Amino acid sequence: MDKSAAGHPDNSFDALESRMRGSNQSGLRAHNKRAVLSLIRRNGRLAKAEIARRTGLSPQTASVIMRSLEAEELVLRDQPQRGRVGQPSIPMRLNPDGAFSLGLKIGRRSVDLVLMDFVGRIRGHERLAYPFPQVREVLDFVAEAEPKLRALLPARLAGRIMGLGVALPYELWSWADEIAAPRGAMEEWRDLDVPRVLAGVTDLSVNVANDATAACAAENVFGSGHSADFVYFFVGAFIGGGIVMNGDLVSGRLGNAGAVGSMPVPREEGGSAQLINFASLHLLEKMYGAEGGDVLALWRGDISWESFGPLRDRWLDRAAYGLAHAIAASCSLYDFESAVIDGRFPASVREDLVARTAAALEQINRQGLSPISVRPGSIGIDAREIGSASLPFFAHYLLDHQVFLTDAE
Amino acid sequence: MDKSAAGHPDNSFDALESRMRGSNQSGLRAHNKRAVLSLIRRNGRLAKAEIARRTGLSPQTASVIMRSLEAEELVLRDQPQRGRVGQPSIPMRLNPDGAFSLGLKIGRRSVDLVLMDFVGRIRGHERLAYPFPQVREVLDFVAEAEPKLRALLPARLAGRIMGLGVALPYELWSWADEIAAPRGAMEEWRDLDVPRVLAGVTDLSVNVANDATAACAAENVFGSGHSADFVYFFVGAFIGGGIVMNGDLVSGRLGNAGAVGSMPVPREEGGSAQLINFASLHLLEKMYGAEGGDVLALWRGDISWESFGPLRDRWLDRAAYGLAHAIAASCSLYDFESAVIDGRFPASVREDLVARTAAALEQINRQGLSPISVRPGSIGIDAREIGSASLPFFAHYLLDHQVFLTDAE
DNA sequence: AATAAATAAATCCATCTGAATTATATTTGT
DNA sequence: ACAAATATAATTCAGATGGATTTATTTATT
Repeated sequence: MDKSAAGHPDNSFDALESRMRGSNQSGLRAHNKRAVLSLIRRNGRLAKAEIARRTGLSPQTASVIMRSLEAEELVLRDQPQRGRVGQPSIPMRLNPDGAFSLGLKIGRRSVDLVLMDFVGRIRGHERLAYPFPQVREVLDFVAEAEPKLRALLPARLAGRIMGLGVALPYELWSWADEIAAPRGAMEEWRDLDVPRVLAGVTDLSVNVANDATAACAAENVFGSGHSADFVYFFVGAFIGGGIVMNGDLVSGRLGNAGAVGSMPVPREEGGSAQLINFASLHLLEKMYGAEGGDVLALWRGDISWESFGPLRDRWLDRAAYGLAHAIAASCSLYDFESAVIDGRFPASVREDLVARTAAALEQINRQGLSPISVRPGSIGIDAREIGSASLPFFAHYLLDHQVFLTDAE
Repeated sequence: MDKSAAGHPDNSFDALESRMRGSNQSGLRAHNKRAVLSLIRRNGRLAKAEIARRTGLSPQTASVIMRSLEAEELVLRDQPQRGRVGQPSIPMRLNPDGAFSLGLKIGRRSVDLVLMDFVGRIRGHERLAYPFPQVREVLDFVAEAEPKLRALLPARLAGRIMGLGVALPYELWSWADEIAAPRGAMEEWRDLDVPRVLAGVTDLSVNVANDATAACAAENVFGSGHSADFVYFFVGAFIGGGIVMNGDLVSGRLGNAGAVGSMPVPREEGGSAQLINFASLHLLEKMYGAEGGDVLALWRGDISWESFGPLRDRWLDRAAYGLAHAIAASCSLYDFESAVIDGRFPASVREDLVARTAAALEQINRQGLSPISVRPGSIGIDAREIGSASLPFFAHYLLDHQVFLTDAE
């Protein structure tokens, strides 16, 4: 039932008050289940007793919760661990087939739909490339690709697809010129209620996030770095980012957290420009085109990075300069432990960009700031697709400090 | 019992895992109590039935919780509200004498200790001015002032002082030169375990925060703006800030969130400088001194802002320019609803600075950012003291999404 | 008579505590 | 070297506890 239909004399509960909700036993159990699942995900495999110790729950409660998760086939029991005094522990791990999700990445040059299993493996991938995204085309693609991916699973498992996560650039329509889309062609995105429409097409619950925020989610769940507080940059056609605070992905009041592409960066010649003009493949494209290069080949991906020659260095230095400033600004707002850089480029370029950014950061006055380390992302080019598919898992199974409350229903 | 003494085979629970804790019924009740108290605080007075509706709890639960809060004397019943069909509702409000806290602000020119009641009124204030802070002097001041403030309360209420909140500039020692302290005189702060020492002096539980973060806390609890997502600036001798996301004060991994003074701001002539060089009273002091003004009179506060003449305008414009850039950078990281500016100056100056900052913000390219409004703070000069005193209330009574978990003990 | 607030009693649900069970490693005795 | 005794640890059962919900009742008002 919709809250607005409940007929309360005063249902103008604003954002501030909606947080101040109570909870009940079901909420408690749900929370504890999420805590257990998150813990297992991070550790790979854990025995009941170990879970009890780490969550602070009593062994009995841990036992009950684990048996219920086992009954739901979300976890599997592993080989008993012998070699130490006492009854051998039975480690439990996530069941890869326990739950599935779909991830949809709507990009400026292509749309991707992936099927992901409970341990983060991509089980299937469909893609459509285009010069610019059109609503009709994207919806048709989803309608066609979704059954194909669903068919990869036996009927018994297909029902376990928990939801559809969508990674969408913020205000997709507002950079129409930059990608040479016909004027007005992308306006239809502006008024589209993406979650509602996609829920209609797929009959799944839909979670939407900024595309770079989705990539950040992937780094947070599946990344190897294991930092609980980091700022994340994904260099794509444009550049976006995301933030993780205290282990939680922060998506923002309007879902526009980590809009780092718009961050003002000082220009050496005075004044400032947005980060997007320092670190983006769109910029590289422009620089390449200005030198007479074949821009289309760039998007097809049949240009090797080595062939850029000195342009590679110039772009990397400019990007590193911009990123370093954005990192310094980010740390001034929140004392992140690390800054993570990933993007649509080979690992070698990523490492190079990280090194140059770290060097550029040394040049910036950071008095009053806590130290920060610059790290490469561990997911790579597919981070946005993977991240989008992870969103339904957050919504259903993973711990996030916003979700303790009982549902409004 | 200390966790490290528990003798677990693996007690290296890192920051990420410490979040993944379970909870139990006591945690549930504690959470619901906090939700109820936070709701009453924000609304002034609420009847049990209204609380049930807004928290989502059953009327029975709301009733039980309210009676228990009443028994603890944390809330009082107000006049029954007649005039509508049905049994008149009995609004409940916070009992000003329900709980008290002490707030200690350690500044570069003075130290202040205040006694605050449960509705945020300052019941007593002690102060010591100095040229620069020394550990011994500050501790002696606290030891002397604390009993004085305690004596303001009847014995029955003095036991209700819940804790001591401390507002402390980040790395107090690291700007020794700027305030003309003898070299090395402030080094002793570096290794001081502030919470432990103050807990020893006062026999209270101690919560420490960055001074501007404390001011931000005051704006969040007692401010009239009622925004759930804002970035906050406090212009003092230096400049600091704080952030509130989804209604929660974010204090940062190391308590250094909102270190906006260190934010890089582009200079018109090229390159960048930290915000502290654009918007701080320290800068005003330097500018004033360079024109032959009496700097000491400035700190004593017997110079009126009107007497600065054109300097006032120059400083305000420079500060507004810097603040606008800091705001743009902040919004690029998180889509705040508003930016709040307060500081150690009269309300008229504050309004002027807000207006100029809003104007300066118009000059910055904000493509890709959600709109933000610039607002004056509603607390004023004492925000840091008030904020520090509010910290114990957060720790004990107010809702904060991090505290759902059972204590580790 | 209708409406709404407040609450008492009974019930439900999730966790906790304490005791019991099981399975292993280690020690001790022969 | 073998076997019994002991210590350790994981797991689970049963009962108690705490807290929220449901249902029904009382009270006060228009």
